[in-house]
Amino acid sequence: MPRTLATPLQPRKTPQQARSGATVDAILEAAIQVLLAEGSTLTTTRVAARAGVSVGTLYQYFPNKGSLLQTVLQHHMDGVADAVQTACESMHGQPVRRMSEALIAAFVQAKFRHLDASVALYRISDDVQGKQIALRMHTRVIAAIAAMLSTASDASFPTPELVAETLLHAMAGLSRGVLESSQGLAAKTRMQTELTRLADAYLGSCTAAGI
Amino acid sequence: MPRTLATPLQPRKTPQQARSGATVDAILEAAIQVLLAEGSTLTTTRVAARAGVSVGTLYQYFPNKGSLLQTVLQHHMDGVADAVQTACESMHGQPVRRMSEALIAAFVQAKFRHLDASVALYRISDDVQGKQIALRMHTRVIAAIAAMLSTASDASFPTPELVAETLLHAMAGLSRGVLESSQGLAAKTRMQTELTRLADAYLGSCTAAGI
DNA sequence: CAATTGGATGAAGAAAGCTTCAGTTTCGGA
DNA sequence: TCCGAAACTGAAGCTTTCTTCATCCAATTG
Repeated sequence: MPRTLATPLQPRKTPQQARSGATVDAILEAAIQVLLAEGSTLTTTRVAARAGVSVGTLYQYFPNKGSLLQTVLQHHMDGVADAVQTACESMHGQPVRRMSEALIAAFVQAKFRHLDASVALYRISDDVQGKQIALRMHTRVIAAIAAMLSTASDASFPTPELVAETLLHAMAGLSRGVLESSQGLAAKTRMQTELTRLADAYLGSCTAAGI
Repeated sequence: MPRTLATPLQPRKTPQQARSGATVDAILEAAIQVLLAEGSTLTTTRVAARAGVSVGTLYQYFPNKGSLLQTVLQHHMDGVADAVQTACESMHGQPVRRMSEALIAAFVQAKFRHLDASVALYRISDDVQGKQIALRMHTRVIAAIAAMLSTASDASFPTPELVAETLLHAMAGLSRGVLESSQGLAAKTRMQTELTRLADAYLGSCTAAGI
């Protein structure tokens, strides 16, 4: 059994009856919980047990451990990307300040929803596939942010993608920082305040410099 | 053998003769190279082979795999912290703009020195110890940045730790972003430019707001 | 109410990696 | 040169975990 997680595959079997759909959901949910509880030491057996099914069932829907983890990662990423995209779209045409505020709120909230799980996921997904999934998500989020910035009522950004990318990574860095220092809610709030200041200052500077 | 890496221990044996010191160095160097080449799938046997010694020798100096990885991580962190600290100390009493420029240059250079290895290390160190090592380094770097900021000739920061923490995590986020997108040198340069803009804008805003 | 298909089980097989230790080699001082 | 200590070797043991498959249970259909 290679330690390198195998190439990803579609679920081995597509759910046909209602109960199997529920089973797949239970497995994915269980995977997150085990990840939260045990970090990257999770085993397929333990995930199955937590889901209330047997290992065999797990392997009926996921050809291997890697595929399971990739699916979980993908779901998480989709959640964050959806939240950010929605927030961005709702802010088209607004002034920059309101944009940054909404963007940060959406991002932080989405990230902190399953933050510890997300970190464990990042750590696990060190095969190429995990990187690709993260990258696709980044691309999507950057596009959403850039599109929003382009419609700002009180500023214009010649290179909105560059600005969006910088913002995204700054948000990600600060979020991760708070998580890894594993401090409390106060740290999160303080971070969000500083992040807002940071974003406003940066966007203002970009406008002034014509970036 | 538990998949959870054991609690860290000092090297099992302290080098007494010259050759064993060289052996330890070779093992640590080999660990980095294997990490670069294979990511977290590294095995103790492969590390030993690359170092040109046998596994038994490795286990004479590191009680287990986790201890080896922790040592490597610690060395990397020390390198980054040293670089940043030196840069900060050399900028005491300077204007803020020069400070941020020097800080960013030092950080980016140190991080990119063994960047891919550092990412692999982050991923591996998911036991508590790894978090602690990273945290100690963060604390040290934040203190150095805060101390520097306090001496700025053209601004004053009532809460320099908060500002330093924000800066550090922003730098870390942007650096990581560039790495994970695995683009070329151009991306790194662009990032550094934007990071400088970001830092200057943020520090200016902090000064204005009295943060 | 069969029959057929989908779904679930879990013990056993197989593979991989960490770690040990009994034996060998090298070093450094007397 | 000789001897004790330090350093090194690497095959084998042990544990862990992934994955399979023969078998059983449940549901849907005609």
